[in-house]
Amino acid sequence: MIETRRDRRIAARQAQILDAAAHVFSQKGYQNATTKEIAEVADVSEGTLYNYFANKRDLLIGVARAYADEIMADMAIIQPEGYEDYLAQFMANRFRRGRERRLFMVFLYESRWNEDVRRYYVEEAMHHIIAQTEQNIRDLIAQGTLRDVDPTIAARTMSATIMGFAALFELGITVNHSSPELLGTQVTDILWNGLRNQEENGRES
Amino acid sequence: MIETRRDRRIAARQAQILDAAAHVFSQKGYQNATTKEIAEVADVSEGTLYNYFANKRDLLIGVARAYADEIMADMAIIQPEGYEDYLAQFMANRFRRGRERRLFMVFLYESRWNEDVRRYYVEEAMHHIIAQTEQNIRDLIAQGTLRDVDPTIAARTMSATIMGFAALFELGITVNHSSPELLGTQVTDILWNGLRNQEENGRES
Amino acid sequence: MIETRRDRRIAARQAQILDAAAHVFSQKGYQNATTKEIAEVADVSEGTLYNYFANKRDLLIGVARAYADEIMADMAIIQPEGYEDYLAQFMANRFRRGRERRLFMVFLYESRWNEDVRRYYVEEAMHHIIAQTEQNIRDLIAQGTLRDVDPTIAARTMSATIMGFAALFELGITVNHSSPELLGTQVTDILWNGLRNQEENGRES
Amino acid sequence: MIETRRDRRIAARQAQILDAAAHVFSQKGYQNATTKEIAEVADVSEGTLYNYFANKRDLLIGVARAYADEIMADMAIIQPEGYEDYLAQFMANRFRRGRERRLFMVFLYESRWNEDVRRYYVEEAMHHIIAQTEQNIRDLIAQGTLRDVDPTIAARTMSATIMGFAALFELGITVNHSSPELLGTQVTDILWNGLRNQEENGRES
DNA sequence: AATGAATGAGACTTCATTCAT
DNA sequence: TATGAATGAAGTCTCATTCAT
Repeated sequence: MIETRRDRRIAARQAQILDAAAHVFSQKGYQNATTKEIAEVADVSEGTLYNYFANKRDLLIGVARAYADEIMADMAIIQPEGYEDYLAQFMANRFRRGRERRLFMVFLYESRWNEDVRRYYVEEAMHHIIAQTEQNIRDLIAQGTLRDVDPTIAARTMSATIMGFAALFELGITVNHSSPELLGTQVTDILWNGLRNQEENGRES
Repeated sequence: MIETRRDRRIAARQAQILDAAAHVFSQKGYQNATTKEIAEVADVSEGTLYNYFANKRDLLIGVARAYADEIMADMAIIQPEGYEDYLAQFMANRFRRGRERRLFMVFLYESRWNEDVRRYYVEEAMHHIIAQTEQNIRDLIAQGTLRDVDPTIAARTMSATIMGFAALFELGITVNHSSPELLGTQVTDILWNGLRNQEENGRES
Repeated sequence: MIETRRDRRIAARQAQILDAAAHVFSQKGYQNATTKEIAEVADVSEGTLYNYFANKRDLLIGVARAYADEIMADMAIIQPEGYEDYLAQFMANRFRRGRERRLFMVFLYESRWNEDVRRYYVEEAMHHIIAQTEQNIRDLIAQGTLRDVDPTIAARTMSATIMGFAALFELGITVNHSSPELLGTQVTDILWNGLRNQEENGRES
Repeated sequence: MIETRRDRRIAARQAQILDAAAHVFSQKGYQNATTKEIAEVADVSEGTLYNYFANKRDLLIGVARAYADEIMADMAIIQPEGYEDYLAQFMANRFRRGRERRLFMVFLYESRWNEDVRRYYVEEAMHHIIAQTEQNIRDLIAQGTLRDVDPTIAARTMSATIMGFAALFELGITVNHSSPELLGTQVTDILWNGLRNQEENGRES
């Protein structure tokens, strides 16, 4: 309690550096980003960077962690009307974030060479989401909402589609007229339609 | 014509270097790959590299070009029974290649910072495929096979799904029991089912 | 006089810092020691270090000075029975201190690059001891106890032997079964025997 | 055989760099020496240094190795008349080298923090010499030439004396009028006299 | 008087590219 | 044409020292 003000200053400085790092990484990627540039964007000296993070890699991990937390937080807020709506909103979130930050592919790529990014981003966030999706699909199949597909493959197909769109966005391959929300709805429509049980219920999602 | 033999030798040497580069890039990524290692794998000196390619970036472009050609060639060979089968075979191809070479994400990533990779890989190969897919979907909608979805979005959804699976594979998130062929069939089943006109034809895919 | 208490506090703080510095220097050497670590061991902030010492070099000088004083104080306390015993006790002191602190070589080494260490440690302490030794030898030769060797060389030989043992100790080359006292006696035996006048007196040490 | 000329060039370049490193280390010590300065003295670029040595530490090891080899080579050449003469010549060698190169204390000191220097310099060279000296002393005691002292301590005393003189020289504490040869003879005289069996043989050494 | 975050100079090291052989 | 040693720019990181609080 006594240290609150200083604690706040430290936290603020950390955030300021992480923001700068996220910005530079999203523009240049990890390898092309220089600590010099990150320091400049954060408006601190290069030395200060190393008072808050052990090394450049740690900066990437910090950004990845924040990014993963953001995904989780986004998911927690969703208040869906049924699972189809949940999917649409989740996609809309991802598409919106992708447009804002363009960091997805940096993590995806670096996680191949960087074990910590892999741990914090891929394993914690992605595995978690895929596993959850798979369980949801199992449940929906059991209750007859979805048809009898392989839940493992279905869950991965959904994740793959979302990841693929993120990649397309970062490549500048956008769907010009579509808002994240509309796109989320339309992509969900295709996937959901591909999965739901047609025999039992007319189209109602 | 007089130079045919010499040309062949040059082409062979180029291919030998490109193979080495593809190998090293797929293992290490572009930035972590060194010209030294590429030269060693190609069994030539570093100097020789620069007799055949202007610089390291040119090596990447060369590999990207070859990779894009490979995709096109794979596509040309497919002899499908209907479009759904075409899709399944195309996916199986991509999945199989992804397992073999793990170069997909290197191009995807580097194309964000490297304009030439972007041109040769993203624009030439991917745009071409997406445009073709979009046209096919338009046709299939017109003839009543597919329901009335937005062809732009449908085409991007398909591409996104395939790219997403490629990314998942490179991350080591695999579907253990599935061969590329089986996986292609199952993913196609979901997407095709999501797109086809349900009113006209009973479930048959 | 009015400031006595304050002076004492300052002196105590100085001593506390010097102790920490001596400890860290003896573990890491001068260059590898960081002001950060010294401050931590002294349980003060880095800033405080600089309120008591102008810079890192000054810390080393302070430690060297204290070390030189320690040698002098050790010498003053000795109550020998004859010069041979004086030698044995002096050696025992040096050997014991060497085991305790392992600072000898740090000063010896740094004095080559650091003029102040040189002045306080080498010139003040070592020159003084060598000069005194030389004078003692002259006297002992004059009175017939020692044979007619070159006093300059004899004095340097003694000093060299003691320094050499200090170095051996810091390298971990020890004489396992020997206490400092026993070792002092035995080494003195060799040197004294090498110097004393054999003709005049039978072996009596 | 075919590569002889190139091999020679490489060896020459290595020697040139090692010479430069030895020079700078002897002037500045290891830590204060910069790769920049070594490169300048060697008249190559800093990058070239790293074509021949993995890192700065490797340069030190290289120099230490060469230095240890030099000691051994010096020893092998000696053609003594009796062990006392051997000692005198060995000392003269060490004293002469010390004056030339002033590297002794650099190795001695760095070996405390650098395991490889320790291995190549201290363990290989010094342990070897001490062990050999100890054995010689045992033999000389057995044959009655030396009196019945502890061979372990006697051997260490000799080594310590030589090391101590090396240190004194590097500190600038010299015996002005003495050549290495004369000094070797005189120091040997003291030590030998301190060790030899007085009863059996009159003073003759 | 004490603190410790900020600084920035400068160290070591890597590696794409060149060029004499 | 092939070689690979040499280059040097540029990057990451350390740490003694300062100074606002």
